[in-house]
Amino acid sequence: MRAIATESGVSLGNAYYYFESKEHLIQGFYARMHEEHLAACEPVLLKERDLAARLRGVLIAKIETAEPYHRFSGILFKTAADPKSPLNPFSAASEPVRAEATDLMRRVVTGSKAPPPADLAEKLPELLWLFEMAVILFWIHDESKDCARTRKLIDSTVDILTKLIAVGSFALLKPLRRSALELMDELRADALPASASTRKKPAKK
Amino acid sequence: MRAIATESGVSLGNAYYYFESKEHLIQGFYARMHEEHLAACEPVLLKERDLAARLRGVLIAKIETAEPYHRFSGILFKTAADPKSPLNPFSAASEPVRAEATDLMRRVVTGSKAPPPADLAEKLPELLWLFEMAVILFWIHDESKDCARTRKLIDSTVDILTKLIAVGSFALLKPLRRSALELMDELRADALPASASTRKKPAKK
DNA sequence: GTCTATAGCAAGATAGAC
DNA sequence: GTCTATCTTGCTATAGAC
Repeated sequence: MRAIATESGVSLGNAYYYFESKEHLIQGFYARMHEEHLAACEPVLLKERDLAARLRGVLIAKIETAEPYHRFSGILFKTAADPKSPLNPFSAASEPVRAEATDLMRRVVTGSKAPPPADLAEKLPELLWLFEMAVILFWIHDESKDCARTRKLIDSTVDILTKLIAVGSFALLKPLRRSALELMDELRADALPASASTRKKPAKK
Repeated sequence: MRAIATESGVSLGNAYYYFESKEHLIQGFYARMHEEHLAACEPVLLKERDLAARLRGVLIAKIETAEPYHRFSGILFKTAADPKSPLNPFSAASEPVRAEATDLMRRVVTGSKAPPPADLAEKLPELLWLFEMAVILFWIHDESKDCARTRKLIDSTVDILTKLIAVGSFALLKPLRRSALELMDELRADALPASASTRKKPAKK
């Protein structure tokens, strides 16, 4: 909070005038980041029709809009990684942000020419969101100049991933594809079982 | 430290008699966990010759030996997730543990009947270690009874993974396989560039 | 070797003046 | 609305008695 307040040019006390708690502030940060990301994606999504190009554009836009907060993200990650924290991207409290980010990936898929078979297309947005999380995890650890390593990662994995999707769409591999998609359903079914992450704070004392 | 000391039945002060710092204690914890894991894997590695069975056995052994520390792992994760922490599994300080865990995966691969093509077999241990990290990440968040969800995840993903390896070994897919393997080399080449993680502690003040 | 007590610090949050 | 000063808590680490 101290760091954020200073960076914003206000005092610590003042930050608490605008935000009820650290968690509220950071959820606000997530929301704003997503808005900026959306705006940055718009041109790409309107122009590109190729799945790989769309996905690559969205991911590059992500790390570029997040760039000013790169160092901050490292610090934030310490608390967001805590399974019990509502700031955890998998938590119930983060559901709205997660849903919006998944929707963006849905646009990536549905707007592409030659979309994959229906069963895959339906689950793909969630998988791509997961992929996005992995890229961000890598990015957080990336100290290379201009995040060259993350860019390399995005370039290559998008390439591999879209080829995999193409191969996976092949009828011959339907059993393999189906077991992967079924797994997703089963794991999601009983996900977030009475997690503490809905509460804002633990009851004191 | 308080939690660990209490759990071990010693006082906080006494814990510092045996361990120089929190980091030292936890690296010791890692080492001991790995030893226990190795011991638990031995029967499986001696008995099974099928890659899927070997991998599954090793992963199940992992979560079973780690089970007593499940809750503790959630707390530990908060500091281990910090990119700057030497406790981070990707840090330079964790290199020895990482190397040993990768060696175990190498045994999983080389001891299996019908091992994959050489180029893939060489990189596979590292990939499987990464996979193990992902499973542990999932396990940390898993609150289901007897970690049923993690067991389900292991069962299904091992199945999918070995099928993917089989498919990927197919000559037709060599270009795809090669771009994936090359990516690993490129990203590893300039990994850990002058990271702060070699230092035990940040210089105070 | 083991303990209790406490120093030292960082961070979330609040009080109250202006 | 904005500030400074402070409270409270949690945690790493040390001091010093026994």
